[in-house]
Order: sequence, then C-alpha cells, then structure tokens
Amino acid sequence: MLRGEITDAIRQAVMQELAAVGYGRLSIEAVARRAGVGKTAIYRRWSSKLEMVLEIVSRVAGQSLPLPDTGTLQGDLEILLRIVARALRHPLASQIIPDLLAEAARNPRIAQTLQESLRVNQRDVGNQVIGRAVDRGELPPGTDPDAAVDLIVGPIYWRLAVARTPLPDDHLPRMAASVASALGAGPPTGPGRSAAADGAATLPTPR
Amino acid sequence: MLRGEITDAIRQAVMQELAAVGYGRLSIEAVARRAGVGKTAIYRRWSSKLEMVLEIVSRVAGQSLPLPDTGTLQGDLEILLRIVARALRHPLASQIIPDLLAEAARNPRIAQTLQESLRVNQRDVGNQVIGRAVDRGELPPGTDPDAAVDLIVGPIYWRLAVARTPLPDDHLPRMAASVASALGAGPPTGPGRSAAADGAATLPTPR
DNA sequence: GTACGTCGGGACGCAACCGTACCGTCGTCG
DNA sequence: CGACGACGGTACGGTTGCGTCCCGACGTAC
Repeated sequence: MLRGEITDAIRQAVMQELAAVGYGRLSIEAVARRAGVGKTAIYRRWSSKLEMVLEIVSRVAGQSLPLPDTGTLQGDLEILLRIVARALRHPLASQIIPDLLAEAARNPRIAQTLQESLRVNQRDVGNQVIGRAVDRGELPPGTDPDAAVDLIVGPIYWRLAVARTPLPDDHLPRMAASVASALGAGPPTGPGRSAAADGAATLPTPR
Repeated sequence: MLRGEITDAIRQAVMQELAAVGYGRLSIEAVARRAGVGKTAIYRRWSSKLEMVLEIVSRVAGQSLPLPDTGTLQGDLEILLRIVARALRHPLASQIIPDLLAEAARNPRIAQTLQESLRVNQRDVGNQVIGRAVDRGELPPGTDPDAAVDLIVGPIYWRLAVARTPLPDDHLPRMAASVASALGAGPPTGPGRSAAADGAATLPTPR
C-alpha cells in the first residue's frame, strides 16, 4: 500500500538532513520538505523521529561487507583500513557517524541500536582477522580482540573523523604496517608468550 | 561590574547542559534555568549561543598541561595516554568532546576554535614526545608527527569515546607498548630521508 | 542617603516544530 | 466505473526557544 519510492525519498532525505543539522536538530518538517513529501507520509510509516532514524540508520549500518582473506595480516589490515577509510570519506557518513556516536552517549536507545547493527560487522570482522593471524602464527595466541580493534580502527578513525586531516592513499599501507607492528608487540597478555615479535619485553614497563 | 560568581555559575551550567543535550539542542533558557540566573545575565555577557559556547569551551580546552620527560618513549606514551584517558573518563568531557567534534564537522567557527585551542596542547605535545624519542634514537629521524599522533591518540580515543568500553588501568601500559611498537615500525618512509621531519615533502598534501 | 548598575523575573512578538486532523487529487484494484 | 487508500497540502492548538525590554529588589560606591 505504501509506495516504495516515497519511502526511499524519505530515507534519503533523513540521511541528508542528519548530515546537515545532526540528530539533535533534525525535524520531521525539514525531512518532509527535503523529500518533497507531506508530513503525513512520514507519520504513516514511523511513529516518531527516534523510531524513524533508528530504523533507517540501522538498515544502512547493518549491511554486511565482504572481507577477503589475503593470507597476510598486513594485507588483511590494509584492506580493512581501506574499507573503513572509504566509509569515513563518504560525505554523508563522515558527518552522520560522529554525530550519532555522540548522541549515543546520551541516548541508550541509539547506543543499543548502533551497537547491535555494528556488532556483526565489527566484532566478527575483528575476531576474524585476528583469529586468522593467530592461526598463521603472526600473532601470539593470547591476543585480545577488543584491544586489537582499538589499535586497528582507532588511528584511521581519529585521522578521518576527528582530526579530519586528509589521508593520502599511499599512507594506508604505512598505517597498516604500524598497526600490524602494534598488534604483534601489543598485548603481552598473560603467560606463555609466543616467539613472535616481543619487542615490548625490552622496554621497561612500570606497573 | 559583572559579578564573577554569576559568570562562573553560567559557565558551569553551560558545560552541564552541553553534556546533557549537546550543542544542537542547547538553549539559553535552559542554561539560565540551570544556573539559577536570568536570561539577562547571560545576554549581558555574550551576544549569542555560539559566542558563549566558543568562549567557555575554548577557555577550558586551552589549558596547558604539564608533560614531564620520563626519559623513555614508552614512559612518555604511558603518561600521555593516562592524561588522555583521565580527560576522556570525565563525565562531562566524555559527552562534550564527541559532541563538539561532530558539530565542528558542520560549523566552521567551532572547528576553527577547537583547532586553535587544541593546537598548542596537541601538536606541540605530539611533536615534543616524538622529537625527544628521535633525539634518543628510539625512533627513526623521518618520523611523521601527524601520523604519530594518529597512532597515539586514536586507539585510546576510540576505546573510551567511541566504543565506550571500560579500560582497566593496567591496560594502559600494554597500549603504550603497542603504540611504541607501532611508532617504531610504522613509517618506512621512502628512501634517503633527511634528518629533520620533512614528511610534507614526500606527501602530495597541499597545505 | 543618593545614584548607579547588576540582579532575578516576567512579558513581549516572532519563529519553528510537534503530532493530528481534514481536505481534494490521483492511481490502482476489483 | 466505482470504491478505496495513499498522496501533497493546509490548518490546527500547544510547546519551546529566541532576543529584547521593563520592572522592583539589592548592594555598593560615593
């Protein structure tokens, strides 16, 4: 009964409006205006601004992405960084993602939805890359996946979404190499260290 | 003539309101309400919401922080991470910082003010730590300070401000070790590098 | 004691938006 | 061809905020 083209127009308008003014100032009327649609059409589909945004965003964020196995930690990282970089360079995403993350710190519903949408793509991808590297012997078995995700995604996110400094394409391999090194030396977790890089052991580590 | 206690109360209220609802939804009336103050008192001090927030935030963000020289890259990093972690754990800061960063992507005035306020503390601190490490021979001379900042601040920021996963105190040294390793192996920057940091020379990065 | 200026508070006109209701139109299904 | 339902548009009452103005109450400096 509801015409799909209208729904699509609304979805698109919500994303644009979200990027333009943020969730805090997003108004139904502005969305309707931008979509060339009556408010009625929106309220016929969603019950409130929050429900609308959650449904639309989670649909976009929930898309699964293919992650090829390159056979090398370095190669996997490079592809991973490239994917994240492309996403964060998207003009809409680069505005919407930080905005929703900030809003999530304040609104449990948003936080929960984002986390659920991203869990599949984030946690699984992280575990997958780390797991494969461990199997290959490139990383020690005790490697903490959570800490690994911090080291992988943190730098690229900071660069593109926080500092917003342009990142030349040829820097991605360097960053991948740095991250790979960080992962190798990183978590001297528990006993039974493997043979792989343990440069950290030579550094005096207080507490 | 303007009573300082009133100004302080307003400043405090702005920070709390900023944390509670974000910049987008911050209203002068709510600030006045929270501060127990008339709107008049606010408009007597600042001309608009934007000017008010910019002045108050830049005053807080502009505080210089002491950065002791521990004599080791690992030690410097650990202290640095500890400082950043403490800041990001602050209940007000942890809400306000991501919010303003998201808003900065949208409002040039905010972006400029934040950048100016943080330039002293961020760029200088980064350059200082890296420079000292290079002098000690812990890092290769060509190390790119910008890339280094990404690697240092990115993971801790992601962990605390984005993923908002609790970070046990004893993880900081491990993270510092990882970051140190990343910095060391990181920039295999081109051939025949000169001594002083000239990362810009190899980068097609205008300005 | 008088004059000044800030104080909180209230009221102003204006604007935007909420969520709902009611139009007349138009496409589609039966 | 007729009924149905979604469509864009408009209007509604109510709320919130803006930025300004005015008021009486203090407190202080002179």
